[in-house]
This record gives sequence, C-alpha cells and structure tokens, in this order.
Amino acid sequence: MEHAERLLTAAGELFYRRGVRAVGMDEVRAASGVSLKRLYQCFPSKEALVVAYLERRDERWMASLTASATDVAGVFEWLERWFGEDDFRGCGFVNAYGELGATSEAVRDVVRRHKRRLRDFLRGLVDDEVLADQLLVLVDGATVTAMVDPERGAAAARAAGRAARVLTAACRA
Amino acid sequence: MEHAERLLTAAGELFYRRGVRAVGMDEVRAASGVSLKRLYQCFPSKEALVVAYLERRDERWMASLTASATDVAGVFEWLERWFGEDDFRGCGFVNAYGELGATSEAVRDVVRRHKRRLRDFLRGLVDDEVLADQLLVLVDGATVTAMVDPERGAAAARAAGRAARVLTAACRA
DNA sequence: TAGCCTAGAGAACGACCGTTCTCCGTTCAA
DNA sequence: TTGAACGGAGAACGGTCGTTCTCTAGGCTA
Repeated sequence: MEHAERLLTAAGELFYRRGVRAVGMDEVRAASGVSLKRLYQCFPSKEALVVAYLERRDERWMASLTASATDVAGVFEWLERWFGEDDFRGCGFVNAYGELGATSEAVRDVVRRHKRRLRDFLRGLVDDEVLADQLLVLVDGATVTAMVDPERGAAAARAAGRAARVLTAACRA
Repeated sequence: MEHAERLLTAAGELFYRRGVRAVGMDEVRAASGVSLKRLYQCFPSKEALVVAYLERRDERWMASLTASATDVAGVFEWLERWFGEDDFRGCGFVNAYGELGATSEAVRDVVRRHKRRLRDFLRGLVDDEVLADQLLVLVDGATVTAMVDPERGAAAARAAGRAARVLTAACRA
C-alpha cells in the first residue's frame, strides 16, 4: 500500500514544519494527492496519523544517527549537520509532546519510547549510566538552543560536543 | 487594572498546562471571571494575550531563578525543585515555540529574548562564553528530559548539575 | 449490453474557534 | 425622574476543524 507511504511523507513534512494542530487533514490530503476517503481508511483518525508520523520519524531519525555516529564525537558532528539543514525546526518529538502530550496518551508514549531509544543508543556508546543521562541532556539541550536561535545552532552543537568530551574523559578518570 | 492580572493568571495556568492552541478564549474568560468584552479591551487578540503570558512568565521565572541561585550549583538545585512541582510541564517557552514559532513572529521573538536572558544570567555566573553556552544546553536539556519522563526529572537535574560542576572545573584549569 | 463494485471528488455535518455585536440592567449626573 | 454612558452575559458570525456521506464515473463480470 503506497498510499500510506505518500500520506506519511506529506504529513511528516507538514507536521514537523508547522506543528500538528496547525495542519488540517484536508491539507494532508492535498499535499499527498490521496483522497480523504482513503486517508481515513489508512489512518482512522488524526491521532493515528500523528502517532504513525512520530513512529516513522523515530525509525528514520535513529537510523540516520546510528548509521553515522559510531562514537560520542560523531553524535555531535551529526547534530551539527542536522541543525544546519534548512528545514530544521527542533526535535519533532519535543514539539509534538508540547502540543499534544497533555491530551493524547498515545503521543506521550511514542515520544517517551523515542527518548528511551536515544538514551539506550548513547548508553551503548559510553557504557556508563550517569554519563548516558548527561549525553542525552546535551543532545536535547543543543537541539532546543538550535531551534530557538538557528544561527547559533552550530555553536551549540560544538559547545555540547566539547562538553561531552570533557565529561567522557572525567568519567574514565 | 486588576482585570489584566486576573486574565494573565488564568491564561498562564491554562496555556502552560494544556498548550496554547488547546485553550480557547472562552475558557480563559470562564477561568478568569472577566467578561469577553473586557478581555478584548485588555488584549486585542489571542496572540497579544499569548505574548503577554510569555512575558509575564519570563519575568517571574527569571526572578525566581536569580533570587534563588547565586552560583552554578544553585541553578541545578533550583531546577530539581522546579521539576518536582506537580504542575511542571517542561519549558513554557519551548512548548510555545514548537506550537507557534512557525506562525507568530511575536512569539518567536519573546521566546528568543527569554533564552537570551537566561544565557546572560548564566554567563554572569561563570564569566566564560563557551561555558555559558554549555550551561544553557544543560538547563534546556534537563528540562526536556524532565518533561518527557517526569519520574526521571530529579535524576536529570542532578546529572546535569554534576556535568556543570565538571565543566566549570575543567574550564578553570 | 446490463448490472455491480470500486474509488475519487468534494459537499455536508456538527463542533468549536477567535472575534464582534446585541441586549439589558445598573449607575450616576442633571 | 430622566436619560445617557457603562459593563456584563452571552448570542451571533464567519471560518475552520475532524469526520462522514453522497454522487458520479469507470471498470469489471456475466
């Protein structure tokens, strides 16, 4: 079923760029070229579409990160490249949580799962619980700074990367 | 004019807890006890009310932080207390930016101003540009972690505080 | 050809949004 | 006592939302 794919591609771009509540189902239909009837056959509600969007985003985002970053320094180099993309608009999961976390339990869960997966990956890189927590904080913090002030995104990524190096060294000592 | 005060108190609680778009003007009216007519006399549009909410939140949040935290360790102790409050729901500015940053220039500006003020305050504590960037990243990152997974909020604050201590020491060396 | 199933286009529906307007009771000056 | 300004309650308005329904055209089977 390629319809779901087309829908998720269109919805993903729109939801990420403008926010979930700012995008109507009819706009997803127009951008995807899929009829409204089939849209609701693929995803029985907007919430289902949002959850699918987040799950797909999780898969792709994590796949890109894990394929490119094989050590701690690589994570922050990858972040700096991401922050520099012209359609970067912060963490799609944090944004979705801020919009819908108070309303939708399903959204809350998928965001939590994503952050847990990210932490697990970092944990695998450093093999220390507290350091993994600290790296997760650095990643999310740099992403927030880059979103609010895109011009300082690269600087934030590098500052966070330096912090990660110092913390990793301190942890080994 | 106490009406504006009542409106901002009600709107602030609702906007922060549930998100801006999830709260209608009529709900602000009901929660504040101020008539709709006067609401629009005080704030000529919802956007104006949102901007005023964020500006007030900036003032109070920064005042609480600066009054309580006189050094770097104090910042993260203050964060841990904040994360433990039962109505904590992450950074109101990041949430508002995720919802409205793509739409409203005024919201974008007030969020940027807030983050710049926060960075300036941190910069005053440590007197080093890169370290100030790193502390800002730690603060925002810990806030994201605490929002997404409230049970780990205290741990995130402490991990970030330990990271700040290590980074501060490394910077002085 | 005749009948039937599908699927798309988009109208329709009910709810709710931000915003404005109407009505009516009160207050207060003359 | 009259009348005019004010203010609150909430109806009204135009628009949009998520979701469902209708209509029509086309392709398949018999």
